[in-house]
Amino acid sequence: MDFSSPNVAKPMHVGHIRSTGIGDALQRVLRMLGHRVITDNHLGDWGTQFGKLLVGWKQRLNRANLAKAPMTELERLYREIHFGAETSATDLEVAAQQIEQLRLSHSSALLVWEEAMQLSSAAFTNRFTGDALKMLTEPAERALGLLAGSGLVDRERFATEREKLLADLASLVDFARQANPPLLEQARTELVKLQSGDPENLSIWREMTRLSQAQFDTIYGRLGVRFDHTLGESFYNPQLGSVVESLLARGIARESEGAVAVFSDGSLPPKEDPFLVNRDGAWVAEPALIRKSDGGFNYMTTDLATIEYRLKTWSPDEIIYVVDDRQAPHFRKLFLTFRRWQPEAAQRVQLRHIGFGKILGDDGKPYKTRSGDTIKLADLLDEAEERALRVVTTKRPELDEQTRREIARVVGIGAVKYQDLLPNRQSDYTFSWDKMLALTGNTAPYLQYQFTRAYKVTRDGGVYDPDRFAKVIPTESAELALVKHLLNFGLTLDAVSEEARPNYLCNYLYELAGLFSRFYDQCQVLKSAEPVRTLRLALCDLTARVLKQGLAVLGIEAPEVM
RNA sequence: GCACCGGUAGCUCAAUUGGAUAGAGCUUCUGACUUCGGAUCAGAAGGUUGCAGGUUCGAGUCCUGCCCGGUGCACCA
Repeated sequence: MDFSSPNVAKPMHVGHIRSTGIGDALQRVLRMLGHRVITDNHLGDWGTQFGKLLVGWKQRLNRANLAKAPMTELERLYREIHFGAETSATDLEVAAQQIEQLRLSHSSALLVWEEAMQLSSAAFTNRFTGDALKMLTEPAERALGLLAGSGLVDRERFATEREKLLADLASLVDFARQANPPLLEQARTELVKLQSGDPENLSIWREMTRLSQAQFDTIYGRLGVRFDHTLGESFYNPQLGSVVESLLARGIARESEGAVAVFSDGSLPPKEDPFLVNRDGAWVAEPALIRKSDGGFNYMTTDLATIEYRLKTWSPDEIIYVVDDRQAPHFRKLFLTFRRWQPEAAQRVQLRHIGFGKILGDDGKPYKTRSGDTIKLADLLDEAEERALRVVTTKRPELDEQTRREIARVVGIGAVKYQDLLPNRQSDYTFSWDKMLALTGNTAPYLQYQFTRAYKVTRDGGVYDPDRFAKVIPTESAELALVKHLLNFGLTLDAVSEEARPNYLCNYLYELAGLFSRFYDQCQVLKSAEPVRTLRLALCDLTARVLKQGLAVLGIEAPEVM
């Protein structure tokens, strides 16, 4: 199973919970059903981005920031060089002029506000696009955030913020304008040096990887996710040349416009052929590139080498990729190419892409902060625990702080994971703190609470005799409904594994919790006479165990006390 | 333009893959507590499953054509 796969030198963000959570839940279900599972975190630790990162590291690195928040600093370096490299010379001139005008203009707190708004206005949108625009608007948005957060309009402070912001922007734009050779060229050079084994670049790359791994360890620790292997893209680097040679030798790939590419073999009708795309009524080639015209390799090549390695090393019956739905065309090409390349090996393995949709904010657009930043996973988990702590404190003020914090950790992390697993994975879903932490409805806290109730009864009720339990026939409708549902646990797990849909299990558990709650409400357990007492105690025990185990295979803990 | 994924109650989502009267939560209204921990339970209200055809004993689910939304369409992953 291949899932999570974050990029080195970037903070893990909210999007990673999908691949990580769904992948981890599926591998746990498969293991529980008796499959032998190998998990492999295919880190993005070797790609074009390192060219820009190396330029940034060598020329713009702030050691103090790196020590404080390494991922933030690495991200900043990448964004700065990316901005400088991808913005045209004329646009850089325009940016420099506009910044200079802003510096000369009179500033009041109100004007700072207006100027900040202008920075993100349509005027800029027309001139700059994508990351380049963000590069300029983010500091402005941050200034805005400070203004809003201060409560008062502190004129002094914002004049200072403004100066600093404009100075930073001007310095960056100047740096980009004066770069010689241009930044894009520098980045390419650094990348080629890295890929050909330059000792200095390799050592910087190792340092960036090391810093990233520390971040990954922390986050995976909090999420309770472990991998059997972490073989990143760099691991396959030595094989890439021979992969391309082999594909060329077998006539599967050929040279095209200086690159090496795999084209359609015509075995599929055009509509189903991922190597063809229709442009204005004509089917034209949409090849898979395995070597760029500059000699570099891309992720298709790495992915082919990865399949080959996995088959050789582990002989799996199946390789499952839990990756964003947008990459579906890539995986179709990858699987088809591999089948043509190594037909005998391909017959012994099923290759599956398990896709999923996006996480949206309540504005219906991809979930971001108010200022448009991507949300860092670490921050998200912090906030989940804080919010859960507030709820726990309201409900259980008598518990000591350490206990409340531990409950909040389990509830908060569980809520985030559960919300992500609950919707059909293919559709997008809307992120909502209020909904995921709600105490009623289909949420982790509700399931966890029902577990604590069932568990409490078994603790108070003591051991029961399974033989006696087996001889009592349930009579109450609430008992019968609960018994019948308990029996479906195994069928549900089968359905989850067959369709790779953890939400089936979520719905099963929610139904179980509801049926238990009805039963608990309508049927006295401990005060009932035997043999009914044993029957009901056993039902509580079974419910608690299924809830706990069900949550566990979703990667969610069940606290004994809430 | 072409392909893929969606469109289900006012809102957010289910529907174990072709089975019986399409289910939950939120919201609104009405009930149940000297409780086995009420972070609970019961009831009411809310639907032409985007539209139009078709296949079938039976369609939210499969087929065809439209409409709307999202995504993707060689040298980023």
